[in-house]
Amino acid sequence: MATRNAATYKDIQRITGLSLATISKFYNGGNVLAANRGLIEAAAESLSYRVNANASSLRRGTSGTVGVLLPTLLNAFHLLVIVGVEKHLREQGISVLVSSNEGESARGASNALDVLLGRQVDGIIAVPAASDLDALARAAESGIPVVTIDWWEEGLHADSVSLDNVDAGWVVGQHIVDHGHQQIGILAGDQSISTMRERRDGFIRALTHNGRTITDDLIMTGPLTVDSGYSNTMQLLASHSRPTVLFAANYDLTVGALIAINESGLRLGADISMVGFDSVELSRVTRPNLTILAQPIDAIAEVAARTMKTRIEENGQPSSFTKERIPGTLIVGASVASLHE
Amino acid sequence: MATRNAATYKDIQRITGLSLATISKFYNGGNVLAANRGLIEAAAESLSYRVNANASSLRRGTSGTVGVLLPTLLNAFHLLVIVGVEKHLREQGISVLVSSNEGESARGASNALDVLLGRQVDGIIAVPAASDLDALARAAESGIPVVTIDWWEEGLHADSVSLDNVDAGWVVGQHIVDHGHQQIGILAGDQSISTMRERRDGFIRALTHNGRTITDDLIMTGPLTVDSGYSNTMQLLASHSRPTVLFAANYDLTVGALIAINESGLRLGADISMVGFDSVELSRVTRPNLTILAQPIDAIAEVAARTMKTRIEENGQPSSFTKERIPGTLIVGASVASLHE
DNA sequence: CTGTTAGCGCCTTCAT
DNA sequence: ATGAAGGCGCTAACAG
Repeated sequence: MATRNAATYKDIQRITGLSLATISKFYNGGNVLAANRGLIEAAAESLSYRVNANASSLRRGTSGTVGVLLPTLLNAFHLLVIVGVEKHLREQGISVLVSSNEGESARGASNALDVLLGRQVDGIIAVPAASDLDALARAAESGIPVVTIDWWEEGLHADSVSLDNVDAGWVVGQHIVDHGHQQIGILAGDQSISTMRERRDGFIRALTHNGRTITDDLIMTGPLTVDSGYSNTMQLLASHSRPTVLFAANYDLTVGALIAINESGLRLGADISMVGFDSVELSRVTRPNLTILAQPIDAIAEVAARTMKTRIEENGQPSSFTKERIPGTLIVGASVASLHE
Repeated sequence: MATRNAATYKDIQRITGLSLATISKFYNGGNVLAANRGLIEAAAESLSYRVNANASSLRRGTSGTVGVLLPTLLNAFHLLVIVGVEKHLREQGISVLVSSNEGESARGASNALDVLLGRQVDGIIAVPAASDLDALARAAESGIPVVTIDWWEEGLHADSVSLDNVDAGWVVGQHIVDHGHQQIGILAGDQSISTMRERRDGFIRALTHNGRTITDDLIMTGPLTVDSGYSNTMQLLASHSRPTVLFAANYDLTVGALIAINESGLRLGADISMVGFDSVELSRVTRPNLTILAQPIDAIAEVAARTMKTRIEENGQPSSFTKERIPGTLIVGASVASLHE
């Protein structure tokens, strides 16, 4: 059997004798006689008919599609959020088109964002990627709703939803202080990203609030990669003022730190204490269990989806943008030794 | 500024004075005078024009879009493959629409697959999900190309690409035998999934080939979840004929097994040996490093993308389907004790 | 409640 | 090399 051409209203019309308008009304919630509804349903069933969303989009001028812009460097957290967003949007009848910039040649005429816009997405959900910022800003200013997940950028015409990073940093700092640590290090990551600045700020604020100080040589920065986390940790461990505990403020940094600790032959929660980020699974697999700050993945996804839906329905340039901050959860393992008594 | 309506050929026509046909040719590789090319480019630039992919799809009858069908239970491996597929397809000018069945009410008129088909995807890439099988089979038979990743189903009109599971099982079995183990257990997972049957078969074949036997009570089956891996492992550890080594044949089972081992206070690679699956990061984070069978994620993604592209271009019911099997890699840590001497 | 009509933006003959 | 015209499948007035 050759590739069968999809059925159209015309085919249903041929079978039922009804007009195209009536059939359209049937599919769009208009008033149609019960008898005719039955006819259409039967015809559609026999043809395995499905409304052509492209044609519908063209006519309506809106596609019922949202684009997700992925960064080059992504981790499991981002992917889970995307899946969550898709789930919540699908419940609203909105589909998700995914596009990343990975392997993009800078010269390539069409970047990921252009692809999405060309497909007439009704909105864009963007995950961190500094390189997309300019194009994203232009799109946002032209009136298409943009929601950023996990980051925000001053001046960008977009809503953002993410973990309450300042609070998360604070909670971790407090936890560490409560265990009596004095020499405290942090893998703070890339400080050009709002997310990482906020986590660091909350953390340091908790320390100073409790009378602790943290010297600059114990605040390690660098890219958000496993390698960077590894080398930062190695450096801290070899440091003259070696900390008794360290906080890895991102998933990749956490993995890197754990590897460094393992390779150094140090016992987690005994020779060196640590708090990690993001990976619930990791925290249960290490010995002893790693204490981590876990993100509310589904809540973030849900809020992002809802925000996007609202913006699409408003259909006008909003006067202000929201910054939703959702609290995280400290999952306490046994990787932070108590130095009391 | 209100939501600006996107520019169209008409706008370019107004500026350049050229006909719609010429403009279309410009965008579709036809012959256009250099002077006119310049005019169009300038106009497009000033309007930030982008071809409306929906209108184009409608007219052409092909959308340049591939749908990805996600299962309810997914893990990091699946997501990484999807991202890889997107990357390779984008290089071919094909976009990726994602749809999952998570949170789907069975009564819901439109399942994930219908959504994709309604959007006129040119093909479907499906990741395991027994529940979609019927609908998928119907779609495949109606002529739309289907490529399954990580699994295959007898009789389904689809190509498949995945790890060489039999070989993977064999390699792990051989590794274990080489270390002198006699009492060997396996978390074989859901045996209704081809993937898991193949891994088990290859594994057992390696054992018997080397004169080992494995009794049924050491072959644990169950759903592909962390919980199942955990309870299976607990059961094995409590067993009368407790194995000296176990093989977790999937990512989630691996995580579950590690947690069970940790909670039991056993030392990995000393009190109990183990080989896991999939997670390169996990393997580096455990103490000692976990020996795992790693999948060639990018190769799988690339082959899947290429296969899909080929099928779309063929545009006809193929007479036979391919089963691509890509070899994995055993990453050797120190979680398998040597029982020799 | 149903039908007629006129496009949405683009591509594709067919002329010129 | 360019232009004129028709239509992809659907929806939104507007009549009836």
